[in-house]
Amino acid sequence: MLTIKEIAERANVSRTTVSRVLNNSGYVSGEARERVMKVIEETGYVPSENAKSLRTKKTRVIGAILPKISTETSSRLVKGMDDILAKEGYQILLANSNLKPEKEIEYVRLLKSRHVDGIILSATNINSGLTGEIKRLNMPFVAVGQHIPELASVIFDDYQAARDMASLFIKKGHKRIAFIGVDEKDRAVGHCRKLGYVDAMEEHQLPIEEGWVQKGEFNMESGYHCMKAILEESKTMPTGLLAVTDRLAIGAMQYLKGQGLSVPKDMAVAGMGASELSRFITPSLTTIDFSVEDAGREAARLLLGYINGESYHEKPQVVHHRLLERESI
Amino acid sequence: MLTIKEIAERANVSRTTVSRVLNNSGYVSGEARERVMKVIEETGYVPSENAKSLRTKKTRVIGAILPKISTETSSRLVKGMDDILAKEGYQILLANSNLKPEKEIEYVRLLKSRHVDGIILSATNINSGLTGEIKRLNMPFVAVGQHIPELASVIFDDYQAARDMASLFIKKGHKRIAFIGVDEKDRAVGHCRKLGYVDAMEEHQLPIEEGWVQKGEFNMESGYHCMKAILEESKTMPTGLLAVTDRLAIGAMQYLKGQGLSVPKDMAVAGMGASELSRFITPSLTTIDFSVEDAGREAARLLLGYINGESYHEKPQVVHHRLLERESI
DNA sequence: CTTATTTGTGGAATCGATTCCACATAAAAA
DNA sequence: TTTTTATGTGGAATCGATTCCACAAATAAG
Repeated sequence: MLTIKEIAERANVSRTTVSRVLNNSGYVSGEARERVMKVIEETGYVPSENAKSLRTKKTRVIGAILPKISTETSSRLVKGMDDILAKEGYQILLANSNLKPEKEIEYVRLLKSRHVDGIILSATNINSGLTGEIKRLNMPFVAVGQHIPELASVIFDDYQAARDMASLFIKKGHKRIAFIGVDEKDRAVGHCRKLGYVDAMEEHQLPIEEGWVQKGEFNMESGYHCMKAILEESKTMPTGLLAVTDRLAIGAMQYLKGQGLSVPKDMAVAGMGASELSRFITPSLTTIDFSVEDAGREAARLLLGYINGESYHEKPQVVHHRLLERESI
Repeated sequence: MLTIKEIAERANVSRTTVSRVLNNSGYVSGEARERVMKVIEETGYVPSENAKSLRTKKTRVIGAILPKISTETSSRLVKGMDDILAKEGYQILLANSNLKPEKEIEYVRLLKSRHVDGIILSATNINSGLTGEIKRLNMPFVAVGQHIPELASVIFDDYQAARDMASLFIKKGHKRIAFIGVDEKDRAVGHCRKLGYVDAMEEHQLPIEEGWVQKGEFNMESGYHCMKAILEESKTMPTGLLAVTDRLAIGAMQYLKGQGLSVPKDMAVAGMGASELSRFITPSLTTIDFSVEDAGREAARLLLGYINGESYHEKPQVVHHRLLERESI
């Protein structure tokens, strides 16, 4: 690999001058500049970002910690981030926590040791170990998807989204609405969305029967089994089902189909997340579009702001969502 | 940020000794080691990867150049890569070329300047500028999806896959089969898949009519319009359609549906790629599963091999595919 | 009891850039 | 003509690690 020293020698100037040309800073005569440029051109010299950042303390890399690497949400989020970051010359270093909280902490440390200029965390379960580690770092940081006190975050209005959806069921005349949620340790998806559902029901004085509410995981099989559980455990059959993710909803629809039940006639179904699938399955799934890409962009913008010395917004940024009413309800 | 120097001072040893403890190399007395460990523990010191790699010329980062960041293929590929790389302590630095060839070259340069230990390129159009640049780098490199002469690559058997699929149509009694391809500059998807189709037809002495073959782009709208063109331009109507991607096939199915034509009764349709959508649309789409994740894993394994000094395989690694026969055909 | 050898430690060079400072020289102001 | 000021250049320190080499002390071999 070519170094600045060799370029300097070939152009018959000092390393300092080459550096000045590279960063066009300080005084350089037109003549010297030209000589250096010519040599750089000829040799195809590219300065070592590594050496540079050792000195400048800036890497132009930002770390992205994702719970899963190959989900629609993750890839949309990264897409949004990259839209903004690439324009500013930043690159993204991936860290896949595979939903393991201990990995998240480990990666926060690793990213720090790699001197990333900032970190964006797509969060699921927030524990004090993680937040403590992040605060200790004292590094530009933005969380997406979960609100972390005292730290910047870009979040969705999970509560309102679930409430909106439950209200739609009710507006359509449904009174017995089942719910498939996830572990409430996931505050946004587990806790807030459930609360939105419960509050909407309460608002209209609709009781929630025990068997109607099930807890699943983030996949279709789980939706399938939860739907089964609902049908088996409910004393009075619900007429609608609100699932906190599209995949849960789709899994549930598969079980219903297997039982010879029709959607939405026998059971109206709604999901959340606006996955691409939701548009193309039959019947198409009514769902909530959370504009994850926007969230990625917003997170990137915030982070760049902090990197450039803007002050911290403690108040979480809420990105909008919209309800997509389709055939399943 | 804490440095090795401060750790050395606090532990009352030299930087050399701290380094020895960190990398457990050379001789260190149990006593000294313990003192250093204790200080590291107390301070939460993490060595700067940056400084380290300036000296060692290893970053434990590998660059991934992707044509699009948020497609199913890209995210599966990255997932596969990460499966292998994370285990070995490598991280992935993303570079999104957005399908622009000049960006690919730019990113190859940038990744080099960042001293990544290797590069994996998910290639679409291969031009000599790019391959030249890569060869000049002389850096561990693996291409995925396209065979690049003189360089390592992991590819799919695009030709055979298309041929298999066309043969399936023929076996099912279809004689007039239409084809939606893409620009042949994309050698794998554009050229090879088309050739597979053409050869299968030829093998069974089936003529291909002019209007049957259309060229689209990588999205559903394009599939929609190509299907329209096929119906409008064909003198004798085909009974089957082979599209080189699932999205093209799905777009085509939408047009057919709009025209009141039924799949597979009026027109049998097949795609390629085994997108998640293909499983869940109605009718479910017959397609080819290319095991992209495997390709990602294989590419990562190859790359790690080269990084560790294994010799270059010029012969491309072919990952297997399988035909998923479903309802659309 | 010398002479090798193993064990343990630190000084100093190195990686490839940036940047402070000193020092010329040329141009402008006094 | 002398004094400022602007312009141009390079030497050397620096960033935070690794690693070669020299050297001392302890242990083993002759």
